[in-house]
Amino acid sequence: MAGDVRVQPVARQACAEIRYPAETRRRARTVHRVARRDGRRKLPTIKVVAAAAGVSTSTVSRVFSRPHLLRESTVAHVTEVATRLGYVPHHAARALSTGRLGMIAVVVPDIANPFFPPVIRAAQARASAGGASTVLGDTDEDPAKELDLLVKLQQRTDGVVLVSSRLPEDVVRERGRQGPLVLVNRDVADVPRVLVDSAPGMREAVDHLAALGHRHLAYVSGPTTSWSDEQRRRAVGERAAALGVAVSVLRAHRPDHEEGRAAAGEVLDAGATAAVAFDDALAQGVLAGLAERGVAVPGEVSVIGCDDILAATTYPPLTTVRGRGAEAGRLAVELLLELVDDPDAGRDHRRLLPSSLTCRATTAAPPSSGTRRFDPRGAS
Amino acid sequence: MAGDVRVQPVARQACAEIRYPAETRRRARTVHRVARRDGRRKLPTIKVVAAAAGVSTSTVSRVFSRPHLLRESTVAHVTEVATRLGYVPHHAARALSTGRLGMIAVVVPDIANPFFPPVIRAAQARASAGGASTVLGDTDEDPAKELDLLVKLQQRTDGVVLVSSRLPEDVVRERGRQGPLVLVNRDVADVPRVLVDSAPGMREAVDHLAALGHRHLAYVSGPTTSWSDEQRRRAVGERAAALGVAVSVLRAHRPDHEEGRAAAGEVLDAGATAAVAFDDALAQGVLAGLAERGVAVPGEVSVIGCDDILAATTYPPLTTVRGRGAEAGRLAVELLLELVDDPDAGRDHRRLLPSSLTCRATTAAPPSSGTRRFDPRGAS
DNA sequence: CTGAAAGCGCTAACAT
DNA sequence: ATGTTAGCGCTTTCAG
Repeated sequence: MAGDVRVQPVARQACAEIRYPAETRRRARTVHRVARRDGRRKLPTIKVVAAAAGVSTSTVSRVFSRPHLLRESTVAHVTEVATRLGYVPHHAARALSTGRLGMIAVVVPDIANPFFPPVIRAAQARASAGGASTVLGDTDEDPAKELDLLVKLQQRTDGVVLVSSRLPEDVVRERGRQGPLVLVNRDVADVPRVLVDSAPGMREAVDHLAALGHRHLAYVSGPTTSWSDEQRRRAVGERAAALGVAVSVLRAHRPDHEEGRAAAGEVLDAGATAAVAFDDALAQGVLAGLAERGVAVPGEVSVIGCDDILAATTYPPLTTVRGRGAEAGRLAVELLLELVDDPDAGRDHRRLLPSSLTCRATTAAPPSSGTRRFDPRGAS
Repeated sequence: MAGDVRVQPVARQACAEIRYPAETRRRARTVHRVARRDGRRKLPTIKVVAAAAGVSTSTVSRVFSRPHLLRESTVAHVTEVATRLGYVPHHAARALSTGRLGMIAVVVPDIANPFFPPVIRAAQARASAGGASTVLGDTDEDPAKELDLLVKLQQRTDGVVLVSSRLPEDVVRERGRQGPLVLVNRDVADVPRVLVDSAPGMREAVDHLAALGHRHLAYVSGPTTSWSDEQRRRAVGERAAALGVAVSVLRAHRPDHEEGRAAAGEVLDAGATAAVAFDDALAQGVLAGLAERGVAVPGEVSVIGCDDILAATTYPPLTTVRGRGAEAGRLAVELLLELVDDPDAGRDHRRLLPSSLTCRATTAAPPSSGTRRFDPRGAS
């Protein structure tokens, strides 16, 4: 099986110590190293609460973890005392005895990409409702960094939600075996995943364009390693073929404004009257590139984005495929929490969230042929 | 059992327990509660490494925390054995004995606001270099949520970086007393802080506009509770006054596209020939609002943003004040790490990062007076 | 330079 | 329903 991919550069990474700056200097002044621990205001422990409340430590413990096992009056009393003393459970201690860290991780390729904040936020909210906190990892679109981070986070958290992974399939699967892992927008068998299914929306987009009268459109691609890109490209291609509409597929690397801007020229060169972009950032770039060249949108060329992430912030407002990223984030965490609780559950869970087209102002009928495109230089 | 989405609304957030979904059900099937702990592949502990290497546990411990106290050969040997066994230090255990969690928090008002991702990312990178991981908090621009989060995170981490806090000054100060806290873009005495100083850039902006011939400009404000807004507004006001240029201050609440769009009309109504916005999102909104009204930028009205966060993604490319958010994030974490190590250090550290103007394509001389502006209503 | 042993604060059997 | 008692895995005096 692909199983033995065994990514083992974990070695030195393993001892990423808690080495704060001054700690190094400290080696010099050897003597009197009073435990720095007292620097922090010492919080009361379960023990002092127990004493103050006249009960045993286990009772206090139960008050905070399984109150339903106790008489109501006891709970009330202990809670009161605890509050008065300012007691708060110590997480590390709890983690050590339960084996549960109370923390999950969410890993994304690029936090600055506006598709991710909503999923992160929703994930966070759901995790917090489940009593877990969330650490965020940013891989900077770099697979090597992604793997490092993933390995590290799998050790330090109860589980991770991996969004839009750029890692090879077998590596992802292997990670899934190492600990609770839920994928978002990546479809790998045997790893639970939630996918925003852009295909329906993309098909609607093509239908919409065809209905408007477009006969030739361009698809502006995203990262090759992206599952979403493949899915979207295929949906556009298939539907267009079925409708007898021509498609030029344009390459683009990072899904950002810059690349989209560059792609605008190619859209024009290809002779397309409409562009469907992998995502909104790219679409926005295309819009800008078109504007630069004096091409009117949607008068001369129509543009459609995907994810509905900044649709309302372009001019004209972008027609786009709505992505439901937040929902995906929430669902992923929900699934992960179940998985943490029971590692054998949902191994092959696969949840699809269908998308749909949202029409705004960047699509219209193509210009009647002959005068179909404005040439900035011939304009005198 | 795959499909069904069961949202378990976790009643009282009161004692934020690690209560994962299934845990509640478990109460039913009382018997055979094998410790779920074995669900996770059990990692080797310091003890087994010690045994395998023929040394004591303390030696292994030292190898991973203060190798300089050991003979090199010992270190090498133990490291080798540890690696072979796949040993990784258990963080919770370490935290419990050292009192150090190895984790800091970064709290921002809105992760979807493009100003923050760079600061978060930089903070994360710096923290990770210092051996700490980072949890991210999003307050959703809500002071109450902010305080909750802050309190909670101060308990669970070694310290927090609080970015663009919307909390009252005394509350912030009090939090600063409760534990290591570093502010970004908020100036509260007695709490260490790093501020991106937008004043220089704002002054340059006014100079630039005045030099171009503008005599009346509008300042589109951000959140009232924002230190940055106050600072920017004042800088614009003072410089303009000194130059004899009129300023209309426009209110805006959330610094987002929508509000900016709405503000465009006000800019026009005020009779200004240039708008300086609190931030780029707002400026971009103004751009869109102007475009909607058929007003040419920069031909009829000039626009300047702040933070340089999406400057390259507008059309025309936005002239803006460069913010240095990433640097601020990095510095803040650096400071925090020092603070964690020595709580008495830098109590009143205050670091200013001067900004500067970046000219792009949204500024130009105002139209010659008389025909200076298009009036949407008077146009018939 | 290395080892032995005493916890860090909390939970979880097992007894009541 | 509550108390007792061992640890969870690691760090850290204190002795050699």
